[in-house]
Amino acid sequence: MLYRSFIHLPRVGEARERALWEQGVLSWAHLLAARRLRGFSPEELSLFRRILLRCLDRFHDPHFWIRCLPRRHLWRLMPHFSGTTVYLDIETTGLSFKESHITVVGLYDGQKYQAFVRGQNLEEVPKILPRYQQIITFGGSRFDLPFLKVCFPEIRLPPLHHDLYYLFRRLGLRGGLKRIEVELGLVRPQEIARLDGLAAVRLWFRARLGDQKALETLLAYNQADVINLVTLAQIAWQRLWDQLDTPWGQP
DNA sequence: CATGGGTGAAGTCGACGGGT
DNA sequence: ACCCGTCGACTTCACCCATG
Repeated sequence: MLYRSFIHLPRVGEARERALWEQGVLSWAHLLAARRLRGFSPEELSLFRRILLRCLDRFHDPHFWIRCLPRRHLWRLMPHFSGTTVYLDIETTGLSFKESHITVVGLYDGQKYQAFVRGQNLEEVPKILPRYQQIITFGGSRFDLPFLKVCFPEIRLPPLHHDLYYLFRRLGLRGGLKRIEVELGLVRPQEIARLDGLAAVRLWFRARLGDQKALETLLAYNQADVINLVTLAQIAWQRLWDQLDTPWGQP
């Protein structure tokens, strides 16, 4: 996908990127080889070539792409950094950054789910997160990530963040995580299907009183939230891709 | 319940390609 | 060498709403 993108070139937006695609320039290689193109002066093309060579140099540098790509198109990077992605969802004792605190941080790297629990291993989170280049959340830009920064002021987060909440909103799917899951036909294990965030708060307090089963349920709930993010991210990416309506169809 | 980032529309500006 | 139209970038602003 990335090597088919031209939106990061200067004075190229959606319209001119499409103009390139429509005259058969479907990848950087095509552009690098092109002599003349309608709507682009030779001077502009040679500028583009210089930039694309630099893009090849920095191909795996997320900071570079975050600077180059317009915010609105950062989603294109998702599969590009899939090998170094972490999915994240937290549980807290409430909504207020001041009054509440984190109880569980759930991470999934595509292979393994890990829970970090307050009073056990929560302080490991700042050591783990910087290992990844890309982080995917649902509503994380307003909730999970600010909360983490309050809890761990020094924390270094992965440079690239995709908030599925906003991506789905753009796709016309409004509503919370659970609602969107239902809409897309994703299922949860029976025993946690009816839980929500408030239930998670109650489970935490029961766990603190020594109810071991409550902690297990809380972690199962968090795990379902986190792992569903993988499917949701794939769907969001696919739909955003479809929306581009490229001349050649599938990625 | 507290919280605050993202969206999208509208408007403006200015760069640039291309036709004359 | 010039002008025009197109298009991208940027700013402003009201509005929205899911998170535990």
